[in-house]
Amino acid sequence: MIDPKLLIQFKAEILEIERGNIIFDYGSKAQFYYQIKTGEVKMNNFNRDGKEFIQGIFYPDQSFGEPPLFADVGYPAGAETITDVEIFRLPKDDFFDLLKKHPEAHFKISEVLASRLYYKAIMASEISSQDPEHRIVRLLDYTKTHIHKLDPEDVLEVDFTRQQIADLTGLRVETVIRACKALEKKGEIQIKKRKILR
Amino acid sequence: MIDPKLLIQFKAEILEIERGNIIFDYGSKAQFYYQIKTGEVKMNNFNRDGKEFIQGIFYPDQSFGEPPLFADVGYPAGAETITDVEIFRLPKDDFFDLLKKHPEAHFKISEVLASRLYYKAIMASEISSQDPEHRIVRLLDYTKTHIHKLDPEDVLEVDFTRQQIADLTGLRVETVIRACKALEKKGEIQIKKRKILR
DNA sequence: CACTGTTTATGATTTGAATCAAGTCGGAAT
DNA sequence: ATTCCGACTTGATTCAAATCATAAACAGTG
Repeated sequence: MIDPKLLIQFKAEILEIERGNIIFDYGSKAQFYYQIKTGEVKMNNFNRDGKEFIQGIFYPDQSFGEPPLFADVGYPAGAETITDVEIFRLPKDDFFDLLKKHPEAHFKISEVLASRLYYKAIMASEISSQDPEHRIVRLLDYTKTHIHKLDPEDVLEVDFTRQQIADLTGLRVETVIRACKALEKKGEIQIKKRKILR
Repeated sequence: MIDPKLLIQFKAEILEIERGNIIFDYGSKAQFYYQIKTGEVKMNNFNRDGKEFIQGIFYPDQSFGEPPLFADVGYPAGAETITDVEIFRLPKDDFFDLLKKHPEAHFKISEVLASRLYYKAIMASEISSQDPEHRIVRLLDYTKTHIHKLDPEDVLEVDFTRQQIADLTGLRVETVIRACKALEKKGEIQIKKRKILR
């Protein structure tokens, strides 16, 4: 997260986009740095038979879609708003200008990339080789500690739908539902009024 | 990749390690920046029943295990040498010192993190939702263009074993072997003397 | 060359998540 | 209150990859 004042100082504009719109497409070239002011955004892929895979869900103050600004590649996934949003958008050149003049912002960005990589590494290993229940628990635990910054003794009220959990873990809704039931029985999670608590 | 001269100037030492040794363990705290001089290193996880998942294989001039230096997390995977290696090792503080005094090196590191994230994003989406053949092709194509920097018309001689392909894609050896046979039949790859060409 | 260990190969069987089909539930809108 | 729609649920069935078992091909070594 880069200080909004700094963003504005470097000529960032604020976009207002309604729920369900595309911000950029899979494969396209990165031209802007994006940071969320309000609302939520997801980055996703669709495979040939239309199944969605969610790379990540992003919340206020988080940036997204930075990697292709640094590496010479197209976006590995598209970005779509999941609520109405306000987003800071800073052209690539101005962004690099900012990083050069404010090294501490660059270190902050490195931290963001690093922790994203950490999440991806965990999920890759889980998705590839663990059973559904374990995948889900890992996703929830990651969300709890790294997104919501809660302590282990706190209780997280998961705000993902079953479908989103499925798309984040590469499972199917029915499997997620059945796995969650099993996890509840084992006492790993609680389900109150269909809401998952962990 | 950071210029070795610069590394040495900032007091990096060179480690010589034999094949099959551990460089750091899963979950441990990052204290050094590592960059390969000669040899190969892999980062991997093991799940409860001993199945290995390879997060990545790293070659000369590549660095590895940087994310936990930036984000406050333990290593998401362990690192192990797969050949005899010589490795530059720079203490964390000196590494940050270097980045501060040489912003261009910092941009280079950002590029590395970014392209690694790109690879992870691709593989995550593949692993979660595509068939074995597709996963393998994607892995080979990524390796071809991004690791070996070959053009599409060039032919890559894959130097992974079937087992390594399995561990990188989250499949099992037998499945990889059968999928490769099928891919050969379809003309997607060639197999000459058990070596895969793509 | 014979011996050893690793990698590749192939067939038979099992298994668990995906798929298919048909619901229910709950909240928002009319 | 009734309709409507998205989210959640449950059971039966299928199917592809994992598993198990076994062996051939090859690379390296004394």
